[in-house]
Amino acid sequence: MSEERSLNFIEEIIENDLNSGKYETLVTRFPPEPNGYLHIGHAKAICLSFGLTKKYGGYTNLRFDDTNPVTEKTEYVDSQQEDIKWLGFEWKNELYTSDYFDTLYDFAVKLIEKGVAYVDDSTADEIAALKGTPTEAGTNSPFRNRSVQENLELFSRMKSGEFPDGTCTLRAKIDMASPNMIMRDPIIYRIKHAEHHRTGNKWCIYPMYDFAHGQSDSIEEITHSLCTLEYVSHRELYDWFIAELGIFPSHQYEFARLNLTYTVMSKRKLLQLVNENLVDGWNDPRMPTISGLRRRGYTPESIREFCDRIGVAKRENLIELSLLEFCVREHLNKTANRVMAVLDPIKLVITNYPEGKSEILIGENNPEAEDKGGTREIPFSNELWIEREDFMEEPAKKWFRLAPGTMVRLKHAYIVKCEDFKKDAEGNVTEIHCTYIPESKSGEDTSGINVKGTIHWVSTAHAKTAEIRIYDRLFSVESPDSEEGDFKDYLNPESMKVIKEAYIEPYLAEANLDSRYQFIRKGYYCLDQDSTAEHLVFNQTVGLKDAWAKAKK
RNA sequence: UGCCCGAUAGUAUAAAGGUAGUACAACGGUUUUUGGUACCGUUUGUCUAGGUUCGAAUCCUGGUCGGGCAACCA
Repeated sequence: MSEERSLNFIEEIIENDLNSGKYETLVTRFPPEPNGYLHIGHAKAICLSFGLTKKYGGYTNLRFDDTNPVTEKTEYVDSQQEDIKWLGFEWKNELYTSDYFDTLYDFAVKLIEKGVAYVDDSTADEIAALKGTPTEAGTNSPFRNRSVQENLELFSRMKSGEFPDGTCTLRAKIDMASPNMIMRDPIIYRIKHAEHHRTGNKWCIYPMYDFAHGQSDSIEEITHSLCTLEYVSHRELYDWFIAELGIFPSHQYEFARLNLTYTVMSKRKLLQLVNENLVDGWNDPRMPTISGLRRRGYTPESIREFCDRIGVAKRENLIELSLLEFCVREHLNKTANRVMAVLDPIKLVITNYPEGKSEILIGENNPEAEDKGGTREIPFSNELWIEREDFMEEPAKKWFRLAPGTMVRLKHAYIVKCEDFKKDAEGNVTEIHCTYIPESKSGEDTSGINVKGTIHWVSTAHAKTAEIRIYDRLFSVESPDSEEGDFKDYLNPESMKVIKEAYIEPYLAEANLDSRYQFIRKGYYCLDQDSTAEHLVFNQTVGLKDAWAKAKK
């Protein structure tokens, strides 16, 4: 824990603020809008804001930024809470921007009284037209100089529902010529006769993001308000409202959002994939959502480790998926029990092992765990399933596995020698015949034989069947966002492969949704939610590194 | 064309004017009853041109490139 690690720029700011006595207690917040499921990009923000108060003391609030009733749903509130908890973080207070609607309304009245806010009857198009462009100043609205009294009255009537949607807005009176477009008399309240997921029909006017976020931070006395780079230009407004209102000076700091290769991260695009049934919902194991990663078999530890390793900076980035995969392999390698499963079976018959006989072998569950993960019983007999790819009629160079005349170790069992094999009319190998060496039993081997290859197997008489789903990257290009045309054109058609009937060792019958396994020589797997007692379904979280497959190329 | 960010190996991220380091990736090797893991090693980098300085990735100036900003979204 105490290893020397350099601080990121936000930690530097915080240490300075804490050391200088500017703040005694660090307070951060995570402020999602409940309009979708959380994804790995949110995980970065969560790990940052919650991680900081874990490191420096203080606390983090969870605040649902629910100022737009037409996009927000309780379903999303629930899923977002579940995902944050699953990631391993606890918030101090569960809050909603909608909790502050009364206060925010009073803030707006205060600005009107100060003469720095006015009701504008212009249409959306008119407001846009008068906004100017980045290179040309905007023009003042004809309603900009209404009296305080008139504004007060109009704003009150907006609140009481006298006007239909879109007829007028409340705007801050700042500077229509500001080089920062955000400062050109931003709209701070709009009329929306819509039911809110929490306040119901109490309100028909709702504050805009800019008029809600900073003030909410201030109300909660958030010391360091962290958000992504696209809000940089909003900071000037954030500070302006706090100054005009004379409220607690929260400060906003921006960092670069996470981009990951071979996927998309925007909620809008993820929603499209869901709505167009291009994936199996928000928690499809190929989705970069927290719930998707969870279903895929990722662990909270591995995601936190990933967020730790990618760092925090202000530079745009595109992180390689291989780092995420490394993190989950690293964690699962230490924690997942090893088991045997044959995904593409071919029969192996041991001709000198008595037919009908079976014995129970003892297998170590995890050589990487401190206690070796305990042991389990594995039934063995004269007929086994092995992986089709573990036999080659004409062996390649440096082939360690089965071929006519070669010997391999059956994991946890005996050394066998390939004596013969059978083919069908099409020339496909259908059966492999071996003899075993009785004195080579795992753990009590006195044969003196050393073999290079060890393969996994399952006894045909004892095997259970399972469906296995193997996933690959969702998109076939590194950055679907920056390709020409529609991002959906770049979906990887082979992102999911289903093996209807694989053979697994009987031990796996006790798998539950929380267990993670390493299928020896294959990868890491977990039970899918679609699984039933009669029909087991496993998801591949990530494959093992495969130096042999690489060497073949 | 305005304003605001940013630029360090393939990808990220450090070095607070003083040895350009770490991780992932790639490549090679050792160990191995997983062609896994572990361990060892190799390749590859300061956008550019000036300036300040004994000394610049770092400070200054110009340029180049990338990103953001003109929703009654957040």
